[in-house]
Amino acid sequence: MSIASDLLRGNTDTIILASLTEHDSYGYLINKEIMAKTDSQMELKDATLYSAFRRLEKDGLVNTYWGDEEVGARRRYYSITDKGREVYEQNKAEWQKAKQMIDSLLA
Amino acid sequence: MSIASDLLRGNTDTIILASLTEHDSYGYLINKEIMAKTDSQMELKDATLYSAFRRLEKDGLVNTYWGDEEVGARRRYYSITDKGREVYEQNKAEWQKAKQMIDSLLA
DNA sequence: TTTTATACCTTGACAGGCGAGGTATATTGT
DNA sequence: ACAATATACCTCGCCTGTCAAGGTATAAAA
Repeated sequence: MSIASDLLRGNTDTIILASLTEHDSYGYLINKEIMAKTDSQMELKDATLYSAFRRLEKDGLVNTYWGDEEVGARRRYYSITDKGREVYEQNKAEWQKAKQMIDSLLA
Repeated sequence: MSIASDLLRGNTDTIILASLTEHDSYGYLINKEIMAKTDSQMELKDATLYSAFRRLEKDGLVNTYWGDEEVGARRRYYSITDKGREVYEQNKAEWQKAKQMIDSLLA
């Protein structure tokens, strides 16, 4: 990917949560949407994505269920929980703050 | 510190380089200046700072020399190299791009 | 004389990203 | 008919950056 992953780190969970506030989704789609929105300049690697899901699930920020596709590969869907929405808002706020501070330091 | 370190990650080297574009400096002072500029909301831990210095030195982005203090604790000064300035500018540009993309994903 | 501030340093644990590998189904190309 | 590509999931183990915890040494302040 063209953007250093260390610049993304700390935002991956938030980005996934952001996607889930729009609609329930599944790994493959979330990644496609991110690539579409960023002109393929940003991408979450499989392994990164799935380890994030484990984390989010463990922390109770998302729920998961299997889709009922009758054709094609099965999909594991995720939905955001109330706690997930809360954390999402907090993370966004923190990002705004961090962004400002970094900007002021790089000025 | 109040800002999650994962949000800082990927910017620490750039922040240090930014500091060094203003004037030669040393670890303790760089940290103090960062805290002053961010109202103590951001801080680089010793160990983080010094491991960053090692990295920057290894990559030829900074040079180092001992200060000639005759009183008080000795200081190891760092100065930014031409390559360091180059990388600094690149990093800043990358940060601008990453920032925009993350913002667009969290919108 | 003890604490605080200045100033440096190392070690080892930990967490997140991700390369490399794997499984399975459906479609498209030749 | 067969191969390749796209969809869709998963695990293991390495790598890197952060940082808690520990250490050294000097000077000023309480």
